[in-house]
Amino acid sequence: MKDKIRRIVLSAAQAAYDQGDLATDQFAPFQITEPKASAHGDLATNFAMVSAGVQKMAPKKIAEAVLRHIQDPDHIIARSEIAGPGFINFFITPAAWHPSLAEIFQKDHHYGESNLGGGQRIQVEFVSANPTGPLHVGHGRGAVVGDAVAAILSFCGYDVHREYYINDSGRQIHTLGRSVLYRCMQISGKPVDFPEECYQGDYVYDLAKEILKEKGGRLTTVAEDEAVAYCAEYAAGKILTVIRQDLDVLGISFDNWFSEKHLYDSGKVDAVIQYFQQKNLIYENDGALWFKTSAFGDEKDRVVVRGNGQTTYFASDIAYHKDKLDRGFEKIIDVWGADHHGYIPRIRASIQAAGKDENQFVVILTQLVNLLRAGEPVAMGKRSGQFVTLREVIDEVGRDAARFIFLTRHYDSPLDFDLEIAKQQTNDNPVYYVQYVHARISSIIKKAKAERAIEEINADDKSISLIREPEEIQIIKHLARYPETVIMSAEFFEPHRIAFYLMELAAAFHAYYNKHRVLTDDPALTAGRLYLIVAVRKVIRNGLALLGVSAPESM
RNA sequence: GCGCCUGUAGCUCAGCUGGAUAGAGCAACGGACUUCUAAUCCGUAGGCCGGGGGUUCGAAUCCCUCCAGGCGCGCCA
Repeated sequence: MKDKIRRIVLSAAQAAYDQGDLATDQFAPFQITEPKASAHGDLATNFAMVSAGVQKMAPKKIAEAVLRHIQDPDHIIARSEIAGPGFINFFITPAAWHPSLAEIFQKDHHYGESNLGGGQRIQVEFVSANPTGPLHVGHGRGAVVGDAVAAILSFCGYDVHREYYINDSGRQIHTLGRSVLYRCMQISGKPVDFPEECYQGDYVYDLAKEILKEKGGRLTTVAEDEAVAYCAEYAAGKILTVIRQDLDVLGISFDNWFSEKHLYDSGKVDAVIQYFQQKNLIYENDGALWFKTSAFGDEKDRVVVRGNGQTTYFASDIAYHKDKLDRGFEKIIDVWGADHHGYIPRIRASIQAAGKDENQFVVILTQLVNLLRAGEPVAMGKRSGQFVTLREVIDEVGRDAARFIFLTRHYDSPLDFDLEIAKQQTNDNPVYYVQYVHARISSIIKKAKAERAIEEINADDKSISLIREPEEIQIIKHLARYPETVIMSAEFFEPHRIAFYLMELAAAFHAYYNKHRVLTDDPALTAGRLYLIVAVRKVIRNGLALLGVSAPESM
């Protein structure tokens, strides 16, 4: 509808120019918007105001000139007016909205799809938690946001790949190995101090017990280095399995699990260091190798190989991101926790240093999650022994509620996740509010089938013409807005737009439901209304699918 | 000290990338179930959009500057 109005305005402006009512046909970019107040019409344009400069005319004069030349052969405009500082307001005839319903039926699961991406290959890397402990709610937010962004981009015509980067190399894994080994020793009755930097969580005990059971005492007879390495590999493997299970419970799967260790084993890290040494972007100082990230906007240079010969995490990350781009992705998106923000400039620098376009690299920073129970903070943090894992949260509140809560906030704002609220089945917890629409409509359909033998939901022109209550038109207007909502959501990587869209659509439906009956004594009217609510159900289902939330038939 | 993010109703959050009288939900108060699911709806009340400057026809939105909170500033990851 916005497009139709835009075309009408443009051709009116052109006609106005052709007949000398406007000074130029170089029209400034203008918007078609939905006024907040219904008194201002269904759609409005700021054309006259933004054109004041180029036309060198008063906005109201421009608006008058445009309105004089409006051509509306399909009679979609009931009336138009000039208002405020120069808005042109359009009041759309109710019948003009009806074709949107047919479009929803025709496109069905594909309603809202677009070719925004044009098949562009895009990679979304998310979660990527180190396999040194269970996932916590913070990871959950990144997981759900990344998954939803991937789904939305895919729906918008991108060729999307989901990837998890496994940090299965380096010091943290070594620390994990030590943690498990020391616990093994303690369980076997050997008095050892448990270092502070080791992982304190109970899961380390469990892993130690498992290892002892499988390997018996042999572990303590070999050299410590060997034992640590064994424990590290064993524990990381087990933890990764649990992480996969947790993500599976959330409904998340990846196209690829990329191993950091593999990056080293295949020589890619060394190769990248050599590559940048040849380009004079890596130099030696104080026995360490430094990358000239400061030449690309970072505040200082960064170490890639330490004085003791060990590579840093940054070294493998340079290799990893270069590898991603070398694999042919036109855009790579990293979903990180906000505590990693300081890391962005150096990765971006490495990408520019490799001669790539920095705009190919996008970071979505999800802000922190505060876990609460009835308003009281719940302890989190891997190193403190006690913490609530993501799995525990999902088991307690359910996958749908968990996902929806993560997605009803802009990723840029901190999130209070209250376990008690997440469990409530009230409007405080809107996932049920949205799902309830789907269940209610499903229920009406069932009843229509059972009591009226209505097998197929369809409507002829007469039935559709009976859809004209203000609440009904309101709903169709909202349905018509779905495709642009999805596109905006994709362009800005903002899944929350869809969540809020669905809540608004749900509100419009619930209000309608309470005011009007769908199953009436008039068969034609009933057919029209069934047609309308089935369209609502399709859009609710499509939207929830993008968010990874189920659409129940009954509740 | 420097950098990133945030500051909107008592609480949790939106605000269509600069538009008209700033919106939802919860909490409060008053109503609506003999009818398609009350996990719902209708109404009332609630605001210096953190403060102050600027940019222009027009600012919650853009710029500057303070204030407050969160998170970062290692040859850690």
